[in-house]
Amino acid sequence: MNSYAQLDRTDFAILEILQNNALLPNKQVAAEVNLSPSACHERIKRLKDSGILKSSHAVVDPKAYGVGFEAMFFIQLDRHEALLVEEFMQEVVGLPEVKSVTLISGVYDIIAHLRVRDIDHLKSLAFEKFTKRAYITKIESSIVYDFKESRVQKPL
Amino acid sequence: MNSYAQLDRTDFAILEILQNNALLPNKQVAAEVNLSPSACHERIKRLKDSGILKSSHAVVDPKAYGVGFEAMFFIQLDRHEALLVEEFMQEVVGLPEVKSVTLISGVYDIIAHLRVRDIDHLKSLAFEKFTKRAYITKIESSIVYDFKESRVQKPL
DNA sequence: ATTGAAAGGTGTTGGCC
DNA sequence: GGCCAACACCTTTCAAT
Repeated sequence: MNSYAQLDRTDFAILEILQNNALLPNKQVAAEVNLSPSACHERIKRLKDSGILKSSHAVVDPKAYGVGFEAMFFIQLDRHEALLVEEFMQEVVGLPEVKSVTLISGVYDIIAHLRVRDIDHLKSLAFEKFTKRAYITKIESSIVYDFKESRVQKPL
Repeated sequence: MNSYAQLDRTDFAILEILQNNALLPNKQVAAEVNLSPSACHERIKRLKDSGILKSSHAVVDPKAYGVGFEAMFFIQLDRHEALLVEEFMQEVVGLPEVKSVTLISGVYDIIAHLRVRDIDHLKSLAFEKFTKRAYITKIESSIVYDFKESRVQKPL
């Protein structure tokens, strides 16, 4: 199943194309990697079946949802129980304002990347939905001025 | 063009479906929102033309690229010239190891989310590709233990 | 594993409601 | 705006190599 080592250049080329544009017709993908449509289709199917190609998602302009700006919470916990942390992260990532949650080593334990309407919204998020939890010691907030994301992975 | 206010429930339903699965056939999307395939097709076209529906991307398992773990760099700059910062971010997000770069307010100026093979890889990234720059004062590194991302936006 | 063709399904357009 | 129907295109499968 997970034969990552056996990927050749054509596989990586296909992966790169689909990361850039998941909607590109198989026929065109095949043309770009110099393969017949059916051979390309076979490869894509294998990549999906082996779990390497996980899923495809459309990207929507946050403004359509009334997002005014993005922010980050740097959160410190007073306990590091695995179960508690896992539960907290799952709950938080389910909030409509949360774009991502990251559990890290260091001074801060968790970074939450947020999308909010305005400052009042950010304030109520911090004080009503986050700080209320007993095991959260401290939250520092930062405004996100710019965020650039690479949706295409390249060989390291 | 950018008539965000005019989106109705059906539009939001379509957006949610496509954020969850960009590859769902138009026919099935139409069925889920109780529309004929052509009417649904029209709406999706409008959403694309107005820039609300931006693009679609396949997600690939990082392990396929030999990624061992993820890390974060918290970077402090000694100057905050707009041009310098913009240039740095663009350059950095082009590196194969960089998943995202965030420019924020606060103690740290930039957070870089990284994917690396191993510790040696992380070390060489820090000391050879990042610290070498004159305007970078300090880098703190954190290991990412867990990262949860919401790829579907919901109404705030 | 790739090819080429055949069959079935889907996207897309235009006319009508 | 939405629906229906027709056409064109694409996906998907299979035998053969």
